[in-house]
Amino acid sequence: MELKYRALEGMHDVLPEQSHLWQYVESRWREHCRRYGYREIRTPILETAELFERSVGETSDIVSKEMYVFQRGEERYAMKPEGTAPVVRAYLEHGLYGAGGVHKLYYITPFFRGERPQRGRYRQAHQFGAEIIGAAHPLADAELLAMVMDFFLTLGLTPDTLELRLNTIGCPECRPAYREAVRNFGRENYTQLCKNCQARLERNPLRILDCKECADITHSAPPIDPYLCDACRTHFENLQNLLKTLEVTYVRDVRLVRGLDYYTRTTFEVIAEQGLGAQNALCGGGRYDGLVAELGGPPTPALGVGIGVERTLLTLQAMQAPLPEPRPIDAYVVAFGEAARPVALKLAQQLRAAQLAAELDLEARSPKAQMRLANRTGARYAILIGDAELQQQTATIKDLQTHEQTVLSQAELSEWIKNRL
RNA sequence: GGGAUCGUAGCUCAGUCGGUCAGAGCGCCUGACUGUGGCUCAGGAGGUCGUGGGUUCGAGUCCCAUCGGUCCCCCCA
Repeated sequence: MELKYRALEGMHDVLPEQSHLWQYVESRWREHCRRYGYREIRTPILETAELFERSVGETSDIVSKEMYVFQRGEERYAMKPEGTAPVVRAYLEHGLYGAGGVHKLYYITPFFRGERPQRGRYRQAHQFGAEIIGAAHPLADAELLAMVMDFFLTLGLTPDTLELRLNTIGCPECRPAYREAVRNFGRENYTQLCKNCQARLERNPLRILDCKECADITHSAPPIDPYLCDACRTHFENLQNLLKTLEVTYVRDVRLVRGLDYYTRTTFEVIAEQGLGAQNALCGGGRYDGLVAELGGPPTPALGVGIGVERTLLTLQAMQAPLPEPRPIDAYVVAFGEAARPVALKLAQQLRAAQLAAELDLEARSPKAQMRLANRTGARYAILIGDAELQQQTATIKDLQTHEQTVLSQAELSEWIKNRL
């Protein structure tokens, strides 16, 4: 069959055979966030393009070449390419800062980036996000990191298959000096850098640190540590001590710079050892102490994380982590003969009203075909309605595992089944 | 943006040097069992071999183009 329409490149349907797994990880994420004191926030898919240009950064790959932007009238819109900026926008728009204190917000959202798709990377992907707004202390960083690792472990991933990579990239006070140092380093080795990095040197020199192509050269680039201001150094040391206390293991990755401009101080990623192919970052995040002010709010420290839903699922499957089976229905109502069909439908409704999952044939098929369907749905019981049952207002219940049959009145059907499930 | 690779029934695939090559398994439908599933057996439906050109007496098989999938670089979730 020739397909006239198909899903766009990099966009995928989630079919029933997979959707129960999505529901599973989503519900685990919600429960996990609840335990850590987060509340859900939902923001629109579309925002003004400027929001992301201001926050993620004009020179970032995301904004400069991956964002879906379109114009309608005077306004330029963007489909959200990440989750943090909209949350901060909403935080400001609704004056949440006025309520004081720390706001912990979580979300589940699609996001859009016009990249060439590959394993674990799609044009529409989904993200579990968590943001802590209003907390400057490294306690917040430590809790966030512990929460993220805790999430992966409770899903059944093991510590030896995950790697938490941690870095600090300083703040507006100390980073400029470091940026200059990296830029100078780049200039000294200019001819050995790839074209991309030669261009980055002027716009965003830190990005040369996470270029794989230039890894051999940038390996000997100056580390940030001597450049950190006292506050940043203390913050980072404090965080590392807290992680030790919590027994959260991590590796320092001095090259972890990240591609979004709003990050300050703490940056991190969690890498999966297997299952993802080349795109092996399960999640990424960090602190963005300047973002709230950048978007027009009061100076407010904040931090957050984005976890790739597709990547999480791919990893769980690759690692053979325990995953739930789809829930079968409880009963399949089978009608023998035309006269029984309306009664079968009515009985199915009766079962559903009793919170049971019931199905019946909607094509008026033969008894044999109905039994086949009953078997295929995985129903525990088949409810058989024929002439005899019609006469006596009864139903024959067949246990499809044991083949046992029981006859009882239609009125007590639901109770009987509920008592046995 | 650059590159690799693949494209035969709903699904997974076989098709050897171009000449019954339009196939298998699974799935689906029907029947054996006219009020009873899973197992077995017997039938059946379903494909212009991604599309368009070309070479040839003849192409799923060779060549070119094109469209689509997957994966990789880049970058990121």
